[in-house]
Amino acid sequence: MLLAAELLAALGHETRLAIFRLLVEAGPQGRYPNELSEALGLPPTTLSFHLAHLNRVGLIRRHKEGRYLRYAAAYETMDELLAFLTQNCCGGVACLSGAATRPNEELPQTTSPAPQGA
Amino acid sequence: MLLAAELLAALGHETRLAIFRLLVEAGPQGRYPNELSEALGLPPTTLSFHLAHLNRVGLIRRHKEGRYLRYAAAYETMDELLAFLTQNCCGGVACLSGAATRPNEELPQTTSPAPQGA
DNA sequence: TCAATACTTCAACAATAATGGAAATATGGA
DNA sequence: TCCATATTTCCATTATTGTTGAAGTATTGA
Repeated sequence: MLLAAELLAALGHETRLAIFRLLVEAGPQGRYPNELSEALGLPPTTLSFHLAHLNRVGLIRRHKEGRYLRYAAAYETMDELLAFLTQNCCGGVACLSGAATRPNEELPQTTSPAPQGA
Repeated sequence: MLLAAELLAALGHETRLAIFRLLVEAGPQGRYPNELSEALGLPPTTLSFHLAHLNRVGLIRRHKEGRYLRYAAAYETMDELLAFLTQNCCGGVACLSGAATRPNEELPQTTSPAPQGA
């Protein structure tokens, strides 16, 4: 099951977002932790913590390769997240490009005058 | 300036995501806090805290309307976020629908053998 | 002007997440 | 087998977030 908030929270951290982007750019073969560690100037423990987090929620995957490890982006998960954001969050209201200029055509336009006391 | 991680973090919370979705569904005219409070079963202080957060990062907007307030989704911000996620995160690697079935055609395929010591 | 309402800000506390050093684990080469 | 290397897990500490009652602010209607 996809827990959107969990994925969003995982990406909602400067460092993890940077890690994820590096992995996405790296393609399906991914990258080695020491490369990431160097690229981002992070101590290995901190990096490991964030890699574990991204891995746990399914945004990246870990491959053991003899003595080394490799992490790669899990594109399908990102797909699902984007699909969720467009369909469940914006579907029916179109917050995709153009939404701002094409305001609610199919909306009820309830124009309710005021709240009715809780 | 768009701080993607900030927006993602804002949406990366069950309650805030729920609030945001309600506002997106509500259309440009938005909703009154008491409606949201009731719909989500949240005490007004908690709701207010999360509304303030979403408002601060620019995902929703607040309109004062005489005695009442109204919050509405800021579609353009969501647009920008989705654009960022597709372009800067997945652009060039296509993690949009179909990515999983259409693996890296244009990728370097470096197949580097191992990391060179940090 | 006073009271009621709608909501916020304040403040205190609880819970959760992030950081990074030290120790543990695993692998491969000498 | 022993050592070096890569990376993790453990653990303590710090920092950040979330929750909610109480008090404050603004607006309208009586």
